Amino acid sequence: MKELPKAYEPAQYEDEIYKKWEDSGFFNPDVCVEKGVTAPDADPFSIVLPPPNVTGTLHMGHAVMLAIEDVMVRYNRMKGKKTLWLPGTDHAAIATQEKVERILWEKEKKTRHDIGRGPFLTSVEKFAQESHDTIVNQARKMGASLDWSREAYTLDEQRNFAVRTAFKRMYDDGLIYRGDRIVNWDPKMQSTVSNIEVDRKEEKALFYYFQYGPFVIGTARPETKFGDKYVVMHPEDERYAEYKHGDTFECEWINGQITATVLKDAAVDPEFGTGVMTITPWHDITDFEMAERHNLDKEQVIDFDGKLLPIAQEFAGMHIADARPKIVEKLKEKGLLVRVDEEYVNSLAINSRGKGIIEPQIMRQWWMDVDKEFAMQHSEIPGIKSGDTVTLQKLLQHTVRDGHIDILPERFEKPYFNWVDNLRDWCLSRQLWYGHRIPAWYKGEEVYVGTDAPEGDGWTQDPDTLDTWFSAGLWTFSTLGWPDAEAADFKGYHPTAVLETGYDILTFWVIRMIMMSTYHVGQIPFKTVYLHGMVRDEKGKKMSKNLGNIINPLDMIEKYGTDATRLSLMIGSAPGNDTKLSEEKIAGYRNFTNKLWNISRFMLMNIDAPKKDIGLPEGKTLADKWILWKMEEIVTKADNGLAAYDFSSVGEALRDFTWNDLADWYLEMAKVEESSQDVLNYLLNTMLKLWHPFMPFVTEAVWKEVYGENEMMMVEKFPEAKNCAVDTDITFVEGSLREMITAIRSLRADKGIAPGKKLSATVIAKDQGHLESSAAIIKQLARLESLTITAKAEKTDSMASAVVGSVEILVDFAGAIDVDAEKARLEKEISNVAPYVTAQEKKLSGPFAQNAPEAVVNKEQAKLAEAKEKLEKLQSQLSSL
RNA sequence: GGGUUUAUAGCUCAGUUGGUUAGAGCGCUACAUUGACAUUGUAGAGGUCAGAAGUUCGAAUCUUCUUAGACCCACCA
Repeated sequence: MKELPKAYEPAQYEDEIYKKWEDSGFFNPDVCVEKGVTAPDADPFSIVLPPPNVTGTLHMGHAVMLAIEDVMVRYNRMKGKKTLWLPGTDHAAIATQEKVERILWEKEKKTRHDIGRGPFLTSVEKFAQESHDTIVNQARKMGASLDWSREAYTLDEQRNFAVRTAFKRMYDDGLIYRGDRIVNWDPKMQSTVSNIEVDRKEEKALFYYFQYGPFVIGTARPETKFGDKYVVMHPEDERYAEYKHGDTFECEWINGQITATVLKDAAVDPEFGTGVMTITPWHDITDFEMAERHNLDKEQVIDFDGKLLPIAQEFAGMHIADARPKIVEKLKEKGLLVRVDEEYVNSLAINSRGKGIIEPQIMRQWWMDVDKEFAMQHSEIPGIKSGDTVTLQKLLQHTVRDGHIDILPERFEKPYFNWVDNLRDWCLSRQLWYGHRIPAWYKGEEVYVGTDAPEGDGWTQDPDTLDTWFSAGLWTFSTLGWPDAEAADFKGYHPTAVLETGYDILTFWVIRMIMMSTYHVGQIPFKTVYLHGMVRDEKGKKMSKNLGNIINPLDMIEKYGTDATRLSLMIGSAPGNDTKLSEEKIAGYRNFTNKLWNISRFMLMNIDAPKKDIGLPEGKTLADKWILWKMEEIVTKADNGLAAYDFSSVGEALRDFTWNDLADWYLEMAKVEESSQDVLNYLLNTMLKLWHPFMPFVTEAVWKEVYGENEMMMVEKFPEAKNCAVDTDITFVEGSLREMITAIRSLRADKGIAPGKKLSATVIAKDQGHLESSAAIIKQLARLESLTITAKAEKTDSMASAVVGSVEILVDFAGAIDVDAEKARLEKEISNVAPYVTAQEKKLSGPFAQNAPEAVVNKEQAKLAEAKEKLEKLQSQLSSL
């Protein structure tokens, strides 16, 4: 007999247990095969960890991700699959560099240019390393069963080789090109950013109307207008029918007379402003595209620091923010300002990192072409053969549209297609220092792209780096040995089973992985995409430093334990939906963790020699038969639910089973019936195994306490449901027995009788067999001194009564009953049942009986019969008073 | 401007293809307590399922509209 400590103290077990797991090597599937816990020919189950950025510390978003993925992984490992969960971190080029630049400025008032590329990179790397160490250890605190022997970094040497290889291949296929196009330029960070990294902020702005020759044009940005010499309107706009495409006119503008040309283009919205606009191709995306169509001159007006160029003449060198009012003033003096709209709402483009205001510029950058046709070198994608001509966009559309990837929840297919169907070329190059250097070299006009520097003198490498999502896009296979397509890991674990991540990075990352994987390795990188929601505070607000409402997962782990923290993030949240988290919720699951511990503790006090491998025993007593059936039911539910990624409802069902059925009912009954030790032993083992994926620490702690320090719950087999037929014994416990006990307890509470006081009761029933065999249980749980089971009995004045199903219960409260109170209680009960009986009779005599399916009608009929019987009994009890 | 999503007990959420007298946890009320557990047990109160109309024998569930919130996408100068 083994006795556990009275309360579970997570802090005393967790770190030690994690170390034991890690030392065992079982996080590594190869070791599992080697040591015989996994069959060599078992199916693989692999997941890559969405690599956390090396910019900070673990937050609740990471915690949710780690909790959910660890459940998937532990479940599949216990199911005997060759399970790999591959860890790594992301260099997050722009985010990391921005953070270090900010620290540098705050501490030393220096910019990266002040200290130079080399020393700056050294300090970024130092920061990244420290941040990496922190976050990786925090992942361990979460209990994540990651195979650390395979840990990768998006910017390490192996990944860099994968990036260079991928870049060159796509360049050779014409999918990566260098071109002068309009980009989002952040003058603050001095880099381009992709469309997806631009946030929009609504802002009230002044909207000016200026006289431009015979037209009135509207603009919110007069400072861009210096070079404008084209005026454009919709071809079908009647108001301007007299002006023909190609007409020219002289007009007075900011810095004197200019010659302007009339253009007609359908991109102009006649409803907006005056329906006439001038074109500024260098600083506006719409204008740029129009200029391309009409082959117009393009001229830069604003430099890369946001200052006006010499074309602005007297305003040259001024920052645009300062110049704007002065330009308006000048136009006003010239009499060209027609009016100002002060209610205009402008959507300001802002860099999501660093918050610089985006200034469109035309620059020579590296791009990925999503419309370019190419021949698939190698394809294992259903519906696409090697050699087929496709585009990157088509690959993205095909994989999801033809059902080769399931997105959970399904509704996220809409934003997926919304993004994919409107895909634009992807600007790959960044003027950042931290990141993968673009593998391109220049000599004069010559360009060389390769995995390594070209032979010969005079070549200089492109100073720019790649968008961080380029290397992230290769993640599912660059972590498995690619570009070596023969690598054992790649062959054994790609494609992965499921990609679990937050819905907020569906477009950033998931799409890029599908694109890169289908192109480079001809495989769909995962079968399922599971998207979790954001964790918000208890009021539904985003957690942020400014609001001071951050719940730090590590604080919660320290206070309530990892298992409780994990449960609070998984139960009560649906995939794709945001969840509200409060400390009380976590505390609630801490209580449950302790409950589980104490259930184990109690069971162990009643098992002489616990057996680790114990099969399904035969239940002899009523309670045993019932709980074994109940247990098989929950095993089935858990197994199916986990396979279907239904973590919340599995967790909830397990908790209800454990706390209500097992602890509150079964164990109380077992105290009376003295259940067999084998049954207790089986229940204990099975309960721990079912909970292990959710609560790895407490289950492992109990397991080791019981079976020895060298035993590993983690690699035990997940329970498999046996068929357990229902018989009348089981239905009796499930229904009547528990209801009767509750009814007696309820009567007692209602009468204000102390729970300790023993009473006598009489039960009137037709079928007395089950009652006889459970008399001891009823007496103990309902605290009765004597129980009479009979077919007929008379009610006396000292008795209160209740009806459960077809059973009548009379409880003798010795001493006289307050007849009025008893009447009131019975009347209340009758007023509950009577209207139901009436409604039910009406329903069954109406069209319902003709139209509803027979099974449904029968069911309703049975319910009516039961209610009627109950009503009659209640009425006779009432009249006997 | 398009699209998604949420609305069920004071709070957080379940509620499978329409068929229960609508559930759970927390909180609340009353009572209990040296026998696994106060990080506990027992009993209870609490809901016109946001509103309106419709489909149906039958609607929390399906349809339409309305209201309120959250989010995503979009080049309107």
